[in-house]
Amino acid sequence: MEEKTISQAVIGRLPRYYRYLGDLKDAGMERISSGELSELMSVTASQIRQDFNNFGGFGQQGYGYNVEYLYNEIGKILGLNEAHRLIIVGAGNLGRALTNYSNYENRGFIFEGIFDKDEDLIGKKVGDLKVLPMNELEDFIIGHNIDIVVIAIPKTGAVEVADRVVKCGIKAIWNFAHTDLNVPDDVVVENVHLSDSLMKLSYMLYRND
Amino acid sequence: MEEKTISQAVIGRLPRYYRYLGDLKDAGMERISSGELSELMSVTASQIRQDFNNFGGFGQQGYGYNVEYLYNEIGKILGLNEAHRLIIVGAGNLGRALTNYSNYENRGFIFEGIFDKDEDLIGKKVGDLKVLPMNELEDFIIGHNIDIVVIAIPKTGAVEVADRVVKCGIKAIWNFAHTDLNVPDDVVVENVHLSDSLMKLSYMLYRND
DNA sequence: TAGATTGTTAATCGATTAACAATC
DNA sequence: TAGATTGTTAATCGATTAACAATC
Repeated sequence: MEEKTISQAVIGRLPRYYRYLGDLKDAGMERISSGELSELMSVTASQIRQDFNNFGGFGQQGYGYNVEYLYNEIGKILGLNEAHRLIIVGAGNLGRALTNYSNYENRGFIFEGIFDKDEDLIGKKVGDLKVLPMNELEDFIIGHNIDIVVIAIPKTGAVEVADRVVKCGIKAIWNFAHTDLNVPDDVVVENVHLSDSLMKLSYMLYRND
Repeated sequence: MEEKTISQAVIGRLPRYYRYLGDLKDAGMERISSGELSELMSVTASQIRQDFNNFGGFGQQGYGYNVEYLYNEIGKILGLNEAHRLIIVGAGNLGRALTNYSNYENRGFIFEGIFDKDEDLIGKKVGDLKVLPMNELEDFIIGHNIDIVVIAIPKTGAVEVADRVVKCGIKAIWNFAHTDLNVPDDVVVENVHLSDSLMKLSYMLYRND
Protein backbone atom coordinates (compact mmCIF):
# COMPACT_ATOMS: atom_id res chain seq x y z
CA MET A 1 0.00 0.00 0.00
CA GLU A 2 1.76 3.12 -1.23
CA GLU A 3 1.38 5.98 1.23
CA LYS A 4 2.34 9.19 -0.45
CA THR A 5 2.64 12.00 2.04
CA ILE A 6 -0.20 14.48 2.03
CA SER A 7 0.76 18.13 2.32
CA GLN A 8 -0.24 20.18 5.33
CA ALA A 9 -2.17 22.47 3.02
CA VAL A 10 -4.47 19.64 2.02
CA ILE A 11 -4.89 18.32 5.56
CA GLY A 12 -5.79 21.79 6.74
CA ARG A 13 -8.66 21.90 4.26
CA LEU A 14 -10.18 18.53 5.09
CA PRO A 15 -12.11 19.60 8.20
CA ARG A 16 -13.73 22.42 6.24
CA TYR A 17 -14.85 20.03 3.51
CA TYR A 18 -16.16 17.76 6.23
CA ARG A 19 -18.12 20.60 7.78
CA TYR A 20 -19.75 21.65 4.50
CA LEU A 21 -20.55 18.08 3.50
CA GLY A 22 -22.11 17.46 6.91
CA ASP A 23 -24.39 20.45 6.41
CA LEU A 24 -25.31 19.31 2.90
CA LYS A 25 -26.02 15.82 4.15
CA ASP A 26 -28.24 17.18 6.91
CA ALA A 27 -30.03 19.30 4.33
CA GLY A 28 -30.84 16.10 2.45
CA MET A 29 -28.60 16.75 -0.54
CA GLU A 30 -27.67 13.53 -2.31
CA ARG A 31 -25.05 14.43 -4.88
CA ILE A 32 -22.81 17.39 -5.58
CA SER A 33 -20.29 18.24 -8.29
CA SER A 34 -16.91 19.81 -7.69
CA GLY A 35 -18.28 22.85 -9.53
CA GLU A 36 -21.19 23.32 -7.16
CA LEU A 37 -19.08 22.71 -4.08
CA SER A 38 -16.54 25.14 -5.49
CA GLU A 39 -19.10 27.93 -5.62
CA LEU A 40 -20.43 27.13 -2.15
CA MET A 41 -17.03 27.12 -0.49
CA SER A 42 -15.27 29.76 -2.58
CA VAL A 43 -12.41 27.53 -3.66
CA THR A 44 -11.61 26.30 -7.17
CA ALA A 45 -13.19 23.11 -8.46
CA SER A 46 -9.72 22.07 -9.54
CA GLN A 47 -8.45 22.24 -6.01
CA ILE A 48 -11.36 20.22 -4.71
CA ARG A 49 -10.73 17.44 -7.21
CA GLN A 50 -7.00 17.49 -6.57
CA ASP A 51 -7.52 17.35 -2.83
CA PHE A 52 -9.89 14.39 -2.96
CA ASN A 53 -7.69 12.54 -5.39
CA ASN A 54 -4.88 12.49 -2.87
CA PHE A 55 -6.89 9.75 -1.23
CA GLY A 56 -8.18 7.97 -4.33
CA GLY A 57 -11.27 8.66 -6.39
CA PHE A 58 -14.45 9.34 -4.47
CA GLY A 59 -16.48 10.56 -7.43
CA GLN A 60 -17.90 9.35 -10.68
CA GLN A 61 -17.55 10.94 -14.11
CA GLY A 62 -20.72 12.57 -15.30
CA TYR A 63 -22.31 12.34 -11.86
CA GLY A 64 -20.16 14.07 -9.28
CA TYR A 65 -19.83 12.99 -5.67
CA ASN A 66 -22.31 11.27 -3.42
CA VAL A 67 -22.59 13.60 -0.44
CA GLU A 68 -23.03 11.04 2.32
CA TYR A 69 -20.36 8.72 0.96
CA LEU A 70 -17.86 11.53 0.60
CA TYR A 71 -18.70 12.81 4.07
CA ASN A 72 -18.06 9.40 5.57
CA GLU A 73 -14.85 8.86 3.64
CA ILE A 74 -13.40 12.18 4.76
CA GLY A 75 -14.45 11.34 8.30
CA LYS A 76 -12.48 8.10 8.04
CA ILE A 77 -9.46 9.91 6.64
CA LEU A 78 -9.60 12.27 9.62
CA GLY A 79 -9.66 9.30 11.95
CA LEU A 80 -13.13 10.12 13.25
CA ASN A 81 -14.33 6.54 13.10
CA GLU A 82 -11.98 5.73 15.96
CA ALA A 83 -12.79 6.88 19.47
CA HIS A 84 -10.24 9.19 21.07
CA ARG A 85 -9.82 9.48 24.80
CA LEU A 86 -8.63 12.87 26.02
CA ILE A 87 -7.63 14.49 29.25
CA ILE A 88 -7.32 18.19 29.93
CA VAL A 89 -4.52 19.61 32.00
CA GLY A 90 -5.70 22.88 33.49
CA ALA A 91 -9.15 23.41 35.03
CA GLY A 92 -9.19 27.17 34.55
CA ASN A 93 -11.71 28.96 32.40
CA LEU A 94 -10.28 27.61 29.18
CA GLY A 95 -10.06 24.02 30.38
CA ARG A 96 -13.65 24.17 31.59
CA ALA A 97 -14.79 25.71 28.32
CA LEU A 98 -13.13 22.95 26.32
CA THR A 99 -14.65 20.22 28.45
CA ASN A 100 -18.16 21.41 27.84
CA TYR A 101 -17.64 22.55 24.28
CA SER A 102 -16.21 19.31 23.13
CA ASN A 103 -18.66 17.06 24.87
CA TYR A 104 -21.47 18.01 22.58
CA GLU A 105 -19.67 19.29 19.51
CA ASN A 106 -17.20 16.56 18.80
CA ARG A 107 -18.46 13.06 18.89
CA GLY A 108 -15.65 10.56 18.88
CA PHE A 109 -13.62 12.66 21.29
CA ILE A 110 -14.25 11.47 24.83
CA PHE A 111 -13.07 13.64 27.70
CA GLU A 112 -12.04 11.25 30.43
CA GLY A 113 -10.41 13.51 32.98
CA ILE A 114 -9.33 17.00 33.98
CA PHE A 115 -6.33 17.90 36.11
CA ASP A 116 -5.12 20.95 37.98
CA LYS A 117 -2.40 21.79 40.46
CA ASP A 118 -4.60 24.23 42.38
CA GLU A 119 -5.65 22.63 45.70
CA ASP A 120 -8.86 24.65 45.73
CA LEU A 121 -10.01 23.22 42.42
CA ILE A 122 -9.15 19.59 43.09
CA GLY A 123 -12.29 17.57 43.77
CA LYS A 124 -14.58 20.22 42.28
CA LYS A 125 -16.86 19.16 39.45
CA VAL A 126 -16.41 20.30 35.85
CA GLY A 127 -19.32 18.93 33.89
CA ASP A 128 -19.33 15.23 34.75
CA LEU A 129 -15.69 15.18 35.72
CA LYS A 130 -14.01 15.73 39.04
CA VAL A 131 -10.79 17.74 38.97
CA LEU A 132 -7.83 15.48 39.77
CA PRO A 133 -4.44 16.38 41.27
CA MET A 134 -1.35 16.48 39.06
CA ASN A 135 0.37 13.60 40.82
CA GLU A 136 -2.23 11.20 39.43
CA LEU A 137 -1.50 12.24 35.84
CA GLU A 138 0.74 9.38 34.71
CA ASP A 139 -1.32 6.58 36.27
CA PHE A 140 -4.52 7.97 34.83
CA ILE A 141 -3.12 8.23 31.30
CA ILE A 142 -1.95 4.65 31.34
CA GLY A 143 -4.96 3.26 33.19
CA HIS A 144 -7.53 4.94 30.98
CA ASN A 145 -5.78 4.44 27.66
CA ILE A 146 -5.64 8.17 26.97
CA ASP A 147 -4.35 9.09 23.50
CA ILE A 148 -4.67 12.87 23.40
CA VAL A 149 -3.63 15.39 26.06
CA VAL A 150 -4.99 18.93 26.02
CA ILE A 151 -2.70 21.50 27.60
CA ALA A 152 -4.71 24.43 28.91
CA ILE A 153 -2.36 25.98 31.44
CA PRO A 154 -0.16 29.11 31.27
CA LYS A 155 3.17 28.77 29.50
CA THR A 156 5.08 28.27 32.73
CA GLY A 157 4.53 24.59 33.36
CA ALA A 158 3.37 23.70 29.87
CA VAL A 159 6.74 22.39 28.73
CA GLU A 160 7.10 20.27 31.86
CA VAL A 161 3.63 18.79 31.47
CA ALA A 162 4.39 17.96 27.84
CA ASP A 163 7.54 16.14 28.90
CA ARG A 164 5.66 14.16 31.51
CA VAL A 165 2.88 12.98 29.21
CA VAL A 166 5.28 12.16 26.39
CA LYS A 167 7.16 9.95 28.83
CA CYS A 168 4.04 7.86 29.38
CA GLY A 169 3.57 7.31 25.67
CA ILE A 170 1.26 10.15 24.60
CA LYS A 171 1.64 10.83 20.85
CA ALA A 172 -0.74 13.76 20.39
CA ILE A 173 -0.98 17.08 22.22
CA TRP A 174 -3.53 19.84 21.70
CA ASN A 175 -1.62 22.83 23.00
CA PHE A 176 -3.29 26.04 24.14
CA ALA A 177 -0.31 27.33 26.10
CA HIS A 178 1.31 30.45 24.80
CA THR A 179 4.56 28.71 23.93
CA ASP A 180 6.00 26.12 21.56
CA LEU A 181 6.53 22.64 22.96
CA ASN A 182 9.65 20.68 22.26
CA VAL A 183 8.68 17.07 21.69
CA PRO A 184 10.18 14.04 19.91
CA ASP A 185 9.53 13.55 16.20
CA ASP A 186 6.90 10.88 16.69
CA VAL A 187 4.69 13.15 18.80
CA VAL A 188 2.30 15.48 17.01
CA VAL A 189 1.36 18.86 18.45
CA GLU A 190 -1.52 20.98 17.26
CA ASN A 191 -1.10 24.51 18.57
CA VAL A 192 -3.94 26.91 19.23
CA HIS A 193 -2.14 30.13 19.98
CA LEU A 194 -5.00 32.49 20.72
CA SER A 195 -2.90 35.62 21.08
CA ASP A 196 -1.16 34.88 17.79
CA SER A 197 -4.58 34.67 16.22
CA LEU A 198 -5.68 37.95 17.77
CA MET A 199 -2.50 39.66 16.56
CA LYS A 200 -3.16 38.47 13.03
CA LEU A 201 -6.61 40.01 13.24
CA SER A 202 -5.10 43.22 14.53
CA TYR A 203 -2.67 43.29 11.60
CA MET A 204 -5.40 42.73 9.05
CA LEU A 205 -7.62 45.38 10.60
CA TYR A 206 -4.76 47.85 10.62
CA ARG A 207 -3.86 47.32 6.93
CA ASN A 208 -7.42 47.27 5.81
CA ASP A 209 -8.09 50.83 4.63
CA MET B 1 4.58 55.18 0.19
CA GLU B 2 4.45 51.98 -1.84
CA GLU B 3 2.43 49.29 -0.09
CA LYS B 4 3.22 45.94 -1.62
CA THR B 5 0.84 43.30 -0.37
CA ILE B 6 2.27 40.93 2.19
CA SER B 7 1.39 37.27 1.79
CA GLN B 8 -0.72 35.48 4.38
CA ALA B 9 2.19 33.10 4.94
CA VAL B 10 4.37 35.95 6.15
CA ILE B 11 1.67 37.52 8.29
CA GLY B 12 1.01 34.19 9.93
CA ARG B 13 4.64 34.00 11.03
CA LEU B 14 4.87 37.49 12.52
CA PRO B 15 3.24 36.71 15.88
CA ARG B 16 5.63 33.82 16.39
CA TYR B 17 8.63 36.05 15.73
CA TYR B 18 7.12 38.55 18.13
CA ARG B 19 6.75 35.90 20.80
CA TYR B 20 10.35 34.70 20.50
CA LEU B 21 11.76 38.22 20.39
CA GLY B 22 9.74 39.12 23.48
CA ASP B 23 11.27 36.21 25.33
CA LEU B 24 14.77 37.14 24.17
CA LYS B 25 14.22 40.73 25.21
CA ASP B 26 13.02 39.64 28.63
CA ALA B 27 16.08 37.43 28.93
CA GLY B 28 18.23 40.52 28.40
CA MET B 29 19.55 39.58 24.97
CA GLU B 30 20.65 42.63 23.02
CA ARG B 31 21.38 41.46 19.49
CA ILE B 32 20.67 38.37 17.43
CA SER B 33 21.59 37.24 13.92
CA SER B 34 19.18 35.58 11.51
CA GLY B 35 21.36 32.47 11.88
CA GLU B 36 20.92 32.29 15.63
CA LEU B 37 17.19 33.01 15.45
CA SER B 38 16.94 30.39 12.73
CA GLU B 39 18.32 27.71 15.02
CA LEU B 40 16.14 28.80 17.93
CA MET B 41 12.90 28.79 15.93
CA SER B 42 13.64 25.94 13.52
CA VAL B 43 13.11 27.98 10.38
CA THR B 44 15.68 28.94 7.76
CA ALA B 45 17.74 32.08 8.18
CA SER B 46 16.84 32.92 4.60
CA GLN B 47 13.16 32.94 5.41
CA ILE B 48 13.69 35.16 8.43
CA ARG B 49 15.59 37.73 6.39
CA GLN B 50 13.05 37.60 3.56
CA ASP B 51 10.18 38.01 6.00
CA PHE B 52 11.67 41.04 7.73
CA ASN B 53 12.60 42.63 4.44
CA ASN B 54 8.98 42.74 3.41
CA PHE B 55 8.77 45.66 5.80
CA GLY B 56 12.13 47.28 5.13
CA GLY B 57 15.50 46.56 6.66
CA PHE B 58 15.57 46.14 10.41
CA GLY B 59 19.09 44.79 10.63
CA GLN B 60 22.63 45.84 10.03
CA GLN B 61 25.29 44.01 8.04
CA GLY B 62 27.93 42.42 10.19
CA TYR B 63 25.88 42.95 13.34
CA GLY B 64 22.50 41.32 13.00
CA TYR B 65 19.30 42.63 14.57
CA ASN B 66 18.80 44.61 17.74
CA VAL B 67 16.34 42.49 19.71
CA GLU B 68 14.36 45.25 21.38
CA TYR B 69 14.16 47.38 18.25
CA LEU B 70 13.03 44.44 16.13
CA TYR B 71 10.49 43.44 18.77
CA ASN B 72 9.02 46.92 18.80
CA GLU B 73 8.95 47.19 15.02
CA ILE B 74 7.11 43.90 14.63
CA GLY B 75 4.71 45.02 17.33
CA LYS B 76 4.00 48.17 15.31
CA ILE B 77 3.49 46.15 12.14
CA LEU B 78 0.97 44.00 14.00
CA GLY B 79 -0.86 47.13 15.10
CA LEU B 80 -0.12 46.54 18.78
CA ASN B 81 0.79 50.15 19.45
CA GLU B 82 -2.85 51.09 18.94
CA ALA B 83 -5.42 50.20 21.58
CA HIS B 84 -8.23 47.92 20.43
CA ARG B 85 -11.60 47.87 22.11
CA LEU B 86 -13.40 44.53 21.98
CA ILE B 87 -16.72 43.09 22.98
CA ILE B 88 -17.60 39.44 23.34
CA VAL B 89 -20.90 38.06 22.17
CA GLY B 90 -21.64 34.96 24.19
CA ALA B 91 -21.12 34.67 27.95
CA GLY B 92 -20.83 30.89 28.00
CA ASN B 93 -17.73 29.05 29.08
CA LEU B 94 -15.75 30.12 26.08
CA GLY B 95 -16.73 33.78 26.28
CA ARG B 96 -15.81 33.85 29.97
CA ALA B 97 -12.51 32.12 29.27
CA LEU B 98 -11.61 34.67 26.62
CA THR B 99 -12.49 37.60 28.86
CA ASN B 100 -10.13 36.50 31.56
CA TYR B 101 -7.46 35.09 29.28
CA SER B 102 -7.14 38.18 27.24
CA ASN B 103 -7.23 40.63 30.08
CA TYR B 104 -3.84 39.63 31.30
CA GLU B 105 -2.22 38.09 28.24
CA ASN B 106 -2.85 40.67 25.58
CA ARG B 107 -2.16 44.20 26.48
CA GLY B 108 -3.53 46.59 23.92
CA PHE B 109 -6.75 44.61 23.63
CA ILE B 110 -9.32 46.05 25.97
CA PHE B 111 -12.45 44.06 26.68
CA GLU B 112 -15.23 46.58 27.10
CA GLY B 113 -18.34 44.45 27.25
CA ILE B 114 -19.88 41.00 27.11
CA PHE B 115 -23.32 40.12 25.77
CA ASP B 116 -25.68 37.18 25.95
CA LYS B 117 -29.26 36.41 25.05
CA ASP B 118 -29.79 34.20 28.09
CA GLU B 119 -31.94 36.06 30.64
CA ASP B 120 -30.34 34.16 33.50
CA LEU B 121 -26.87 35.40 32.61
CA ILE B 122 -27.75 39.03 32.00
CA GLY B 123 -26.56 41.21 34.85
CA LYS B 124 -24.18 38.56 36.17
CA LYS B 125 -20.52 39.51 36.52
CA VAL B 126 -17.78 38.10 34.29
CA GLY B 127 -14.52 39.44 35.60
CA ASP B 128 -15.07 43.19 35.82
CA LEU B 129 -17.86 43.17 33.27
CA LYS B 130 -21.60 42.78 33.68
CA VAL B 131 -23.34 40.66 31.05
CA LEU B 132 -25.52 42.85 28.84
CA PRO B 133 -28.63 41.94 26.83
CA MET B 134 -28.43 41.56 23.06
CA ASN B 135 -30.72 44.49 22.32
CA GLU B 136 -28.05 46.88 23.63
CA LEU B 137 -25.47 45.56 21.16
CA GLU B 138 -25.61 48.25 18.48
CA ASP B 139 -25.72 51.22 20.85
CA PHE B 140 -22.84 49.85 22.87
CA ILE B 141 -20.63 49.29 19.83
CA ILE B 142 -21.14 52.83 18.63
CA GLY B 143 -21.05 54.46 22.05
CA HIS B 144 -17.86 52.73 23.16
CA ASN B 145 -15.99 52.91 19.88
CA ILE B 146 -15.62 49.15 19.64
CA ASP B 147 -13.43 47.96 16.77
CA ILE B 148 -13.31 44.18 17.25
CA VAL B 149 -16.21 41.83 17.96
CA VAL B 150 -15.59 38.36 19.33
CA ILE B 151 -18.25 35.81 18.42
CA ALA B 152 -18.38 33.05 21.02
CA ILE B 153 -21.83 31.57 20.48
CA PRO B 154 -22.98 28.38 18.73
CA LYS B 155 -23.27 28.47 14.97
CA THR B 156 -26.98 29.13 15.05
CA GLY B 157 -27.10 32.84 15.59
CA ALA B 158 -23.49 33.53 14.66
CA VAL B 159 -24.29 34.64 11.12
CA GLU B 160 -27.03 36.96 12.34
CA VAL B 161 -24.79 38.54 14.96
CA ALA B 162 -22.10 39.07 12.33
CA ASP B 163 -24.62 40.85 10.10
CA ARG B 164 -25.74 43.09 12.95
CA VAL B 165 -22.27 44.19 13.99
CA VAL B 166 -21.13 44.72 10.41
CA LYS B 167 -24.12 47.03 9.97
CA CYS B 168 -22.83 49.27 12.75
CA GLY B 169 -19.44 49.57 11.13
CA ILE B 170 -17.39 46.76 12.69
CA LYS B 171 -14.47 45.82 10.42
CA ALA B 172 -12.93 42.94 12.38
CA ILE B 173 -14.46 39.78 13.80
CA TRP B 174 -12.76 37.08 15.86
CA ASN B 175 -14.99 34.12 15.15
CA PHE B 176 -15.16 31.05 17.38
CA ALA B 177 -18.48 29.80 16.01
CA HIS B 178 -18.36 26.53 14.14
CA THR B 179 -19.31 28.09 10.82
CA ASP B 180 -17.97 30.45 8.17
CA LEU B 181 -19.30 34.00 8.24
CA ASN B 182 -20.32 35.77 5.10
CA VAL B 183 -19.18 39.37 5.35
CA PRO B 184 -18.37 42.21 2.93
CA ASP B 185 -14.88 42.46 1.47
CA ASP B 186 -13.79 45.26 3.77
CA VAL B 187 -14.46 43.24 6.92
CA VAL B 188 -11.76 40.87 8.14
CA VAL B 189 -12.60 37.66 9.94
CA GLU B 190 -10.13 35.56 11.88
CA ASN B 191 -11.60 32.13 12.46
CA VAL B 192 -10.72 29.88 15.37
CA HIS B 193 -12.44 26.65 14.47
CA LEU B 194 -11.63 24.46 17.44
CA SER B 195 -13.17 21.29 16.08
CA ASP B 196 -11.30 21.71 12.81
CA SER B 197 -8.13 21.95 14.83
CA LEU B 198 -8.97 18.84 16.82
CA MET B 199 -9.72 16.92 13.62
CA LYS B 200 -6.35 17.89 12.21
CA LEU B 201 -4.73 16.50 15.32
CA SER B 202 -6.76 13.32 14.95
CA TYR B 203 -5.60 12.96 11.35
CA MET B 204 -1.95 13.45 12.25
CA LEU B 205 -2.17 10.99 15.13
CA TYR B 206 -3.81 8.41 12.90
CA ARG B 207 -1.18 8.67 10.14
CA ASN B 208 1.69 8.77 12.54
CA ASP B 209 2.93 5.19 12.68
C1' DT C 1 41.05 46.54 7.55
C1' DA C 2 39.01 41.81 7.92
C1' DG C 3 35.05 39.32 9.40
C1' DA C 4 30.41 38.93 9.85
C1' DT C 5 25.98 39.25 8.41
C1' DT C 6 22.48 41.62 6.13
C1' DG C 7 19.62 42.80 1.97
C1' DT C 8 18.45 41.10 -2.33
C1' DT C 9 18.64 38.58 -6.62
C1' DA C 10 18.44 34.08 -8.70
C1' DA C 11 17.28 29.08 -8.46
C1' DT C 12 14.40 25.65 -6.69
C1' DC C 13 10.63 23.68 -4.96
C1' DG C 14 5.77 22.93 -4.08
C1' DA C 15 1.09 24.18 -4.49
C1' DT C 16 -2.59 25.90 -7.27
C1' DT C 17 -4.97 26.35 -11.51
C1' DA C 18 -6.06 25.14 -16.22
C1' DA C 19 -6.92 21.86 -19.67
C1' DC C 20 -8.52 17.76 -21.49
C1' DA C 21 -8.85 12.82 -22.26
C1' DA C 22 -11.26 9.07 -19.88
C1' DT C 23 -15.61 7.41 -18.64
C1' DC C 24 -19.95 7.10 -16.32
C1' DT D 1 -25.55 7.78 -27.65
C1' DA D 2 -24.61 12.58 -26.00
C1' DG D 3 -23.70 15.32 -22.01
C1' DA D 4 -21.62 15.94 -17.86
C1' DT D 5 -18.07 15.72 -14.83
C1' DT D 6 -14.35 13.30 -12.93
C1' DG D 7 -9.34 11.93 -12.62
C1' DT D 8 -5.03 13.38 -14.04
C1' DT D 9 -1.43 15.59 -16.66
C1' DA D 10 0.62 19.92 -17.89
C1' DA D 11 1.21 24.98 -17.11
C1' DT D 12 1.38 28.63 -13.98
C1' DC D 13 2.02 30.87 -10.03
C1' DG D 14 3.90 31.85 -5.53
C1' DA D 15 6.71 30.75 -1.69
C1' DT D 16 10.96 28.98 0.06
C1' DT D 17 15.79 28.32 -0.16
C1' DA D 18 20.38 29.26 -1.84
C1' DA D 19 23.87 32.32 -3.15
C1' DC D 20 26.43 36.36 -3.04
C1' DA D 21 27.44 41.24 -3.51
C1' DA D 22 26.88 45.22 -0.44
C1' DT D 23 28.18 47.14 3.75
C1' DC D 24 28.54 47.75 8.66
